[in-house]
Amino acid sequence: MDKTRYKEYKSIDLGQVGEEVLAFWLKNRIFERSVEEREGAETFTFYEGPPSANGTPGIHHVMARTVKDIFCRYKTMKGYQVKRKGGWDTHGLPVELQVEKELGITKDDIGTKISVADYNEKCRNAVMKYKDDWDRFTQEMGYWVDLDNPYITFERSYMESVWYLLKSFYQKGLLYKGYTIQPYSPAAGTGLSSHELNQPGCYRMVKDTSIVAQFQVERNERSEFLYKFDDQVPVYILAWTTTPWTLPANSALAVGSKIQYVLVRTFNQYTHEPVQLVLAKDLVSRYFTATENTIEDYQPGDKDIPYSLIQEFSGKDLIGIDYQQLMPYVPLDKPAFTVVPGDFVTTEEGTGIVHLSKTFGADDYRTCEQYGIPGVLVKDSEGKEVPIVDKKGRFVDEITDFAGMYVKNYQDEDESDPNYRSTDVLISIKLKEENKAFKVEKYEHSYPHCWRTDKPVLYYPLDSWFIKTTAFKDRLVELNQKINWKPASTGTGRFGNWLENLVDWNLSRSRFWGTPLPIWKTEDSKEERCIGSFQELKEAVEVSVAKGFMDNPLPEDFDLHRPYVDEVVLVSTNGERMFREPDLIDVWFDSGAMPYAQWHYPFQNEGTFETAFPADYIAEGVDQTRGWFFTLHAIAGMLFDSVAFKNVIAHGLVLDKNGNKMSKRLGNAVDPFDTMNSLGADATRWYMIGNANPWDNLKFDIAGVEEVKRRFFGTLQNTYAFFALYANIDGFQYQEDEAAPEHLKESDHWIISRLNSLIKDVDASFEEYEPTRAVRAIQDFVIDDLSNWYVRLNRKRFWDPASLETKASLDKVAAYQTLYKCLKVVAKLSASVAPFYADLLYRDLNTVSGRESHDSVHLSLFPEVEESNINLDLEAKMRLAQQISSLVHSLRKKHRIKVRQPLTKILIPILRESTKHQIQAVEELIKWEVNVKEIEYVDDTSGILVKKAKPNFRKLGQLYGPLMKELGQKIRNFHHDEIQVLEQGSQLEVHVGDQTVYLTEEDVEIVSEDIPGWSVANEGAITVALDITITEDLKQEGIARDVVNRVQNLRKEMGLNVQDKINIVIEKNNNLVNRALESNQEYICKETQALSLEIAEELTDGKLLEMDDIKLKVKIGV
RNA sequence: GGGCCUGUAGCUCAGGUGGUUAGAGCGCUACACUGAUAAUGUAGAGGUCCGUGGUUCGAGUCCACGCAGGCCCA
Repeated sequence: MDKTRYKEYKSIDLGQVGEEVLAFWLKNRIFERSVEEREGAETFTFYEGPPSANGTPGIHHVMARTVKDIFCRYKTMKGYQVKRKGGWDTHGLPVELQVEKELGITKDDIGTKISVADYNEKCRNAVMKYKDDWDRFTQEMGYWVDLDNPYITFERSYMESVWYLLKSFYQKGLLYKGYTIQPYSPAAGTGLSSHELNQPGCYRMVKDTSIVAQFQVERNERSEFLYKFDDQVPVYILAWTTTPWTLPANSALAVGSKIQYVLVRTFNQYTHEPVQLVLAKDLVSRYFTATENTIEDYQPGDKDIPYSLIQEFSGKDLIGIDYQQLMPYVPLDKPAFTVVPGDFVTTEEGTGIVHLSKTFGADDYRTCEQYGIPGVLVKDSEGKEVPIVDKKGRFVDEITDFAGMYVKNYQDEDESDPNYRSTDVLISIKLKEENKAFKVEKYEHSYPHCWRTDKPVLYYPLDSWFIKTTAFKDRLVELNQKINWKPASTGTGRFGNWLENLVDWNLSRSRFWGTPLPIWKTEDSKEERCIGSFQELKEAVEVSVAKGFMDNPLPEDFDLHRPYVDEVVLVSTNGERMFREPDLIDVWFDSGAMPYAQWHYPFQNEGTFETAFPADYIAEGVDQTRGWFFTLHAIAGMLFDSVAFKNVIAHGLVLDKNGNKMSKRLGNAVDPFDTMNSLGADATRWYMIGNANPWDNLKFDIAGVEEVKRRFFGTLQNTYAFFALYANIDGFQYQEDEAAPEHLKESDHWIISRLNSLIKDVDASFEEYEPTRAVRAIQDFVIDDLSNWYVRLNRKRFWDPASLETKASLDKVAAYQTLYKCLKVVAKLSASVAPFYADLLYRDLNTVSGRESHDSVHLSLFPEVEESNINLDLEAKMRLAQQISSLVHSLRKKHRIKVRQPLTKILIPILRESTKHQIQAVEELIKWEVNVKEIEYVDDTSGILVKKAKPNFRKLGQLYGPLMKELGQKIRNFHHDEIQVLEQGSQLEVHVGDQTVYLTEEDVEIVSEDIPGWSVANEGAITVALDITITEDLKQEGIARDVVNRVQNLRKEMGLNVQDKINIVIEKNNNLVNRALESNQEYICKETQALSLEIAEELTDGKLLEMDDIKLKVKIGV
């Protein structure tokens, strides 16, 4: 490789660049070195949220991992040591279902058709099925993470740490056995998963007895308002249910806080007693019909029952009201029998008030838990608390009137028998008699049935282990406030609200492939033991072996999974057998345990763990809010009283270009490998970050990636190619001294200033976890400032024939150095987002100059801002130059005068001397850019300036609010004299309405938008006029420029080199053209590298060139 | 049903603290430029700033209620 020449490319294929740079990284261990070389530096800790390798990577993973990668790379360049351990999430239901599908079995077959051991072995293999794809994906997309030493959640060391954590919870009394409400089939005696419940045919239309029950309100301060109009008639709250058998288990009523309710005075249709009833306003018409009959006239037995609305109130007013227990078989402590809010309450059905039985409904349970309301439970023969319906579906003895009766027809009784009475009906009859039923009727609805027995399913409390997160709710909320969430709303809203409404974490899963719950119990449940390490288990087993409960001690390679762990029987303190609780734990506990378990803490690497906790940064999809984000937070907060992460980006989804969810089934999923191969990982990454903020959903459009590739990478590469072409010709290697500031042109100072502003901006954006802002800033700089302005304006300096050794070349050196610096800095700033191309660019530059000793941009340091180089005044000047040029271009356009045609002058009205100085500083640039010979400044003394005043709304509005409309109009109408008063610094008195207002110069903006008789254009405060007269001389010059242009084209056609010399012969033409050629001979020769320009009488073998209406015969000799 | 996010040009997106001509890129149309050339520039057309109310002298921006889409939870 030639280290003295900048590498030149014919064209650049970003996909190929990726491959080559990746090979370079691997060969030179760049990733490893980027960590090793920072040994001893301050650490920046990143936690990898483990993916599951049982599916192939999708394009959304590019998004997720780019967001992670950017900040790790950025922090490395800022000098931190950033270790990042990879990881794999391996346990859980998706793997199990996948295996079951592959084997064509169901959960019931496990343990019969296939042994648990074999089944788990299948899962272990299935979960790493696509590991190779993932590893390849990780490399190709340029995601740097340690793939050689990943943590794997099914490994024993990992599981051992998980057990340690579980035991810590247990010891603090935070791990307890309770119950959750799950679908349960009494006929089959087993719980059903939601998966099983979704089998076709499970939900079936059935006719059940439904009842609207009357719950009598306790009269007290809270409920007094209900008795305001009639304190003689008792008030009842109406609640509807399709499962009357749950009424003895009622412990609360739920209302919608925002729903409107009414109090109705009427009579009970069964007992004819006067009642006052509470129900949702919208549902009154469902239960009452208008009648002639009045409350006063009503006689018991009347068919038409009168009613009248007494008052209206919102659900909020009902909250906290107490009522009498409807069926008082089992007494309960307060706050039972209270009205609570429920977000599931609607006015679609029933009464707008929902009866809650904590033991027989999931919503019910959740809501009661939230408000600390107990469930209706009784003690069984062993003193254990059980619900009032046993596992066979029968009422327990405590429900005296119905003891032993099945709540549903589980005995195949003949329902068509006229004497058949279901339990629901019997309950209804009893309530009618007691004036507790407002309405009883048959109701047809869809109800789930057991797919094995065809019998109705009950929602029933089943044993479950919980972590008592509610005990730490306040602390978790508090800790959350220390976390920097991007976007903030996810932290305060989605996550914060969820913490506020926290319920205990249900840990139990009744599956096979997962971390087993390390709790052993005696058969009578009197004693239990939680195991926290392999060693502890091993020692316990030794006792067991001694006792004769087990045959052999545990082998050193003992697998903690089922079924092996289930075979372990321990010994209780009084010598009884202890068996493991059969549950597995929630896989989310696995992943939430990764800060500790990835290091096998506390059994190993204690020091490593301590320096790497908590994480400085994590990033995952917003769908992880209640998943990983929560489990990390809960474990860290409850066991370590710390946050688990300090900064977090919760990014959005990647949708297809039409905003639909991508799915392999619908065929709109984008293959990440295809995209990266054809357009490059860099362009893909850049597009994903630049197009929208990561936390907004991304509508992925491949056309967008193409645009990024062409516009950003194409432009950047072009700029480099331009640099390399001329630097090689001149032998520029950046070995000479730094050009002295006085040898830098204004535009050099400008681009260096812009460059430093950019560094500052990009650094701050990354620091604040705003990658999109950083990417857009870099992009704008490269395209607008560097390529379209700096390079375009300075091209001439690079092809100046002066050689670098001469004194005349100082300007050229300045230009090369400036452009080099810009490219190098851009490479560094872009490196975290476009790691491949940026590294190539950096090395292409640095290999020749050798100015930095790093082998890769990723080993180098982030550029430092040099504040002294930022010259905001200069940046403002250049903006003026750009603005003025753009205005002149548009004027030329309007008059159809092309830029090649020189013009005499432009006029710029000047209201302030300072503006004039600013423009003068960039005058040369403007003249060059728009091809005019002179800029004339027009000020007051010229007498042709027309000034206008515009109100400064921001300032005046605050002072004269209501007068603004009129005042604004007056200011706009100011004449020259009035403006002059202001300009001289005097106050101007203005009468608005009946008020007098005193204005000063600062209250208005004075502009000049017009010069009478000239063609003008304006933008903001800048106005430009163009002199469009084309003199004979100008015309000739224009022709000369045209000729140069055509000759250059010919040179190119002939394949001549930039330095090749030529001789030009042109056939005699009309007088104008001849004179143009004669008087501009020198200019034409210089521009075209011509040694001579001859005008011949006749040219037989020349080429015919057309320039507008001129036809020219030209011959070029070499 | 609840929480959160999003809604600005045909498309993708910018638009601190309210301030009077609402911007960029792509696409489209036209023109120009052409030792960076499979590049580039300029101009033009294109807007009910999702809707309705409100606050205000003034609302894309603030408030309320809706509508549509998305995510999570029920």
